[in-house]
Amino acid sequence: MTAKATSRQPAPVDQSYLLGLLGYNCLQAYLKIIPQVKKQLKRVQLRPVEFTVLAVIADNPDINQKRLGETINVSPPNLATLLDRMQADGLLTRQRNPNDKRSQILALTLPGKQRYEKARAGVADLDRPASLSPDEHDQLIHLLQKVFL
Amino acid sequence: MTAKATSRQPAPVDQSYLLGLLGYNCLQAYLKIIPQVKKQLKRVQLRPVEFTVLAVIADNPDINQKRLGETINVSPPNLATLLDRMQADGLLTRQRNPNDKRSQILALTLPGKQRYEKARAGVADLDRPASLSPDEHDQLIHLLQKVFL
DNA sequence: TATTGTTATACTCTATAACTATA
DNA sequence: TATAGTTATAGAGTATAACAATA
Repeated sequence: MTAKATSRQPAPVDQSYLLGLLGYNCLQAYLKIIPQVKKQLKRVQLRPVEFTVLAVIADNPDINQKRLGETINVSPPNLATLLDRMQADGLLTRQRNPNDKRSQILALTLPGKQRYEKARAGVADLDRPASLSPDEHDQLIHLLQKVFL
Repeated sequence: MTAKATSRQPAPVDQSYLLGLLGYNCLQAYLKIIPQVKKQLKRVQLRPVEFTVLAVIADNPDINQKRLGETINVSPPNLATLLDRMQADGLLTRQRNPNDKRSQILALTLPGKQRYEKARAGVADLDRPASLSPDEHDQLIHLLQKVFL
């Protein structure tokens, strides 16, 4: 269901070397999946990284910026400006930890929670490629997590 | 071998929802792998996308820009400037196809081939996480390719 | 002194529109 | 009219250094 329908397919591109590299495969799979996710999230005015932030705060009330940033791989400077924007957008609050006034405690506002729930509904089962059986999907995720967890 | 050695681990961050999303897993695995690859490639003055370009041209002599860009997921405008740079760097040549003067035929120069071989040596078996057995590594790549091929 | 977070800034990467030349 | 590639440009993402406040 790709180039098959066109008149005459040229010799396929030889990617044999690259296809043996795990990093290349991870990136290409990600690039295949992400456009649809982006499109759905755009409907609720969220970018992927913002959705990720909402998800982590939703499941980890009162998490601080350091742990959030480490978890989702966003550096402190970039996280600061990202959270500035999301806070201005009314999605979350930041308050200093009384026990350690250096750290900021993050929490979702009601609109933040609502936007997150709406986003989740749109994303649900969206990144399940039809080419994978449920078992393969689970197995793939399991193996990926052995890489980065 | 992560936070285990530190004095006292805080409750781990709950990522249960995100960890069920295939796209998130692909990205995090990629982010885990890519820094070492980047570091190795930097030694031969290449960025990942440049290494990818060299690899595709090396295995597909006389490929044109359209097919290269489709294969590695780089848009025509971005590919044009990327190839400008690589050509100026002496890594490859572009010549118009006599049979269709719109398209550019790409080829590696000798320095391009040499740089590519050097890069390959540095990258070899670099993106094989110790946490995966050889079988798991192969299985993971197989499943990823079911997603994007 | 070390840690948390911020500001400023530069650099890279990606996306879009308008264009040239060839077909 | 359609296609291959280019140019220009804007936007998003990422990286680095210097800083303030707190511990």
